[in-house]
Amino acid sequence: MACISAVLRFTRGLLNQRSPLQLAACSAALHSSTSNDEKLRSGAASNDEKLCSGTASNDEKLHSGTICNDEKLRSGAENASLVENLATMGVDLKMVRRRQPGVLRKAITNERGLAYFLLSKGASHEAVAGIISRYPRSITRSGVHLEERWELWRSIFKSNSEIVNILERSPESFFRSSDNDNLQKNILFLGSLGLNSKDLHRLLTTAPRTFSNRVELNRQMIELLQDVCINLGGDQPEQFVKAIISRNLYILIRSTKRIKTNIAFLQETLGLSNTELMGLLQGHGADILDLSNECLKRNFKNAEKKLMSLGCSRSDVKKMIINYAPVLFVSPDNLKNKLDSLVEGGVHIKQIVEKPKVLDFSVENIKRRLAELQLIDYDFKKNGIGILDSSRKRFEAKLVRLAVFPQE
DNA sequence: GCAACCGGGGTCTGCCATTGCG
DNA sequence: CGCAATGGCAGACCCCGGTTGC
Repeated sequence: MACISAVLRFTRGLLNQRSPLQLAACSAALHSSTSNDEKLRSGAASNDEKLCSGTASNDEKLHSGTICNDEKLRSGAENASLVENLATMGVDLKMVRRRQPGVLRKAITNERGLAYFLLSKGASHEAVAGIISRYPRSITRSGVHLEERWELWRSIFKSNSEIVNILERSPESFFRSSDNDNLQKNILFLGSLGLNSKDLHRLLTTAPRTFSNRVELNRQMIELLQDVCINLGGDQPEQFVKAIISRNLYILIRSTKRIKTNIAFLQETLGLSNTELMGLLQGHGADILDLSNECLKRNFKNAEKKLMSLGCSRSDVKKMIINYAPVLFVSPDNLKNKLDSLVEGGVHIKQIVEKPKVLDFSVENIKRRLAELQLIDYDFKKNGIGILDSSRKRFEAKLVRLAVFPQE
């Protein structure tokens, strides 16, 4: 318990955004804690009242009258009153049966408490039904557990609605683990890496699963990255790790195997020096570590083949990837479309190698721009292709100027 | 005033497999 | 055995604008 308070003190220090009321609710929740979870799981009917002490008035609705038919439950039948409850709430039972059928056989669940809890945080009835449909096990979490977990998330988020949004997006991220202790450890651990409150906020918003990982798993990834840095002759592993995480917020939900293999692949295939690889990883290269090993390989082979068929040398390929690693993100079809459109539109392949950022734009956008420029006989040879990778606003402004003052 | 350079922002779950527990 | 917890996987960009330098 001391540990939870420590986390809250720590993160609150970063945010200082808590009302006295919420603090009271929090500490109330924190002081009862996990012992009730045990009781919830052990199925002791007499403990129902303690199930959601956070929302006491609702406790009676917690499924009274369903615990009697133990016989049926043991034989693998669904809990009829639970099913009825869920149906009333608009939960998609078909989905529940497909995803976590075991939940429907449980004698004691907390669907009413969960619904009440989420509604009180600003979720709609539809959202609640959606959340339960997509992650049925959520109804096995006790009120105390929910309060505690919410409070931990609130130590990073400024408002309930931010959390509700994420739950609607990804119920699993919030509910998959019942280990609040591990969640606190993660918050402390990630904070100890020198990530500030803004970084943590971005991380939990973007890749909430990170916080459901066992803290040991996160630690492994951090250690892997630090090792990579040191092996490449870097002397600031902490900086390196922060740079990569801030570049790629998904890194901690990847497997170390994937990251390790991809880094090795890049180094071997491109023949990069240590310095080059360090630069790549801390820059745009951080993102491409996300790709599955096979996908990275396939995209690389494809890009290499395609570029060489257009007259590029191997060193052109390397140069392009160092300058703009996300080219490896582009699927074979998409890359072919983009390159062909550009070349057919009058752009020389060498110009693309020099300014690969044009590949950043969608095929549609590229085609549209090429067509518009063709109308005014824009000469890429003379003027370069910078115009293609400007923002929409700038592009349009430039077009207007060209219409008024056509090139000689 | 213009464009090149450069970095940043948004976005990413839902499913399956494995493990270990009761 | 059944279930909870948790690891891991597939899928594969687009756009904007501040700063800098001329």
